[in-house]
Amino acid sequence: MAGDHASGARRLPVLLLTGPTGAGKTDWAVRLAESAPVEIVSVDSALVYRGLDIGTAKPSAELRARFPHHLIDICDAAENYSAGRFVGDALAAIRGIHARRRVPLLVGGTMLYLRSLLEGLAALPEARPELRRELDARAAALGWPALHAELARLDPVAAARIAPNDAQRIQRALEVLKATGRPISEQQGRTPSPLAPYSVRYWMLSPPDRTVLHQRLSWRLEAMMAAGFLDEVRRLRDRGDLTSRHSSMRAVGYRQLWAHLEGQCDLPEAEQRALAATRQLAKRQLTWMRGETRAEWLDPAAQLSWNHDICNQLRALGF
RNA sequence: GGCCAGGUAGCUCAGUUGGUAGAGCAGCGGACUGAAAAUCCGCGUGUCGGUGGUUCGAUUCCGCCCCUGGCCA
Repeated sequence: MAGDHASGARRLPVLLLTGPTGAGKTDWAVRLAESAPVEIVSVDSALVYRGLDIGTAKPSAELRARFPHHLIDICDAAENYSAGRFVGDALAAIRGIHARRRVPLLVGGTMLYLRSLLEGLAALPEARPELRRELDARAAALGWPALHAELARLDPVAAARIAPNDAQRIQRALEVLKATGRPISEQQGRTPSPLAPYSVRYWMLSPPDRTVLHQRLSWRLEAMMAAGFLDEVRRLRDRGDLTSRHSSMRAVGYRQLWAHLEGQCDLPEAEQRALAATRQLAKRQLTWMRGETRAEWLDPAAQLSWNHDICNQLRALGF
């Protein structure tokens, strides 16, 4: 990062750390925060929701009191947070941290959010609940393949890259078409990187062996259950305004325990499904990461030397 | 001990009137532009309990053995 100059001024550093769920990102970030002037910015679509604590492995209040974390507990569980909001919120957090003469450390595994920050998002409208309701109703009657066929007439380019059963993307494409009168495929070109003004360092952390990760995920779920995960979900359900369709309640673990509370399966079954869903999440995150050329893989055994390197480099930059 | 029902993929099971087998889930690979911890696409990974027999050929038919349930003793 040293030596990066833009019109004579040194570009401010932004650090990114990602990895599959359960890889130990939070621990690495907090340890760095102990010895370097960094502030942590969460890149996580589930940590944004208040009341989702145990099942999201949210850093404790105590930890957050000692080390400032951003973009955690910023949203009610009945709201739907989004990639678009994330980009705006993350950039605001980054500017605030720099203004305090500190260094932003973005940590998390929501790869769409990270990519949106690195590559930018097209200027598309945000979700329109009334349009989505209308499309849901039509899909219930006709099936998504019929709506896909309709999309193929109106926006053949988008339809060609969306599968006939991919409800979410078909819905989004039709929503954007209705909202703007123009095909989504026309509006999704390359966008400038919101991080272009900064000097970015990007790392990925993962156990080298998938079975090691699976073992950790299994232990972690057991610990969550022992810590009262089921009661947490019951409390959220008892609010009365949340449903299994809210994105907060579709989060890994919450969805499966919710189904159990609805009587759809017994608790051991729900736990088993929750664990499988967690493994599948980690697998999808790793698929993103394998294709990422801008980041360096970290050696999980080299935490101390990474920590020292970053401290030294930041010191050299005057932090 | 006797009788009955089973033993097929990691799990739950289907199937082959004899030509070495297939679903769901799990797993693995991939896609991914305001729901992304979401949504979707692709891939069957196997001494068909063991052993002997009949047969050109047995996972399938027959004998014996082992294992798991259930019933009777």
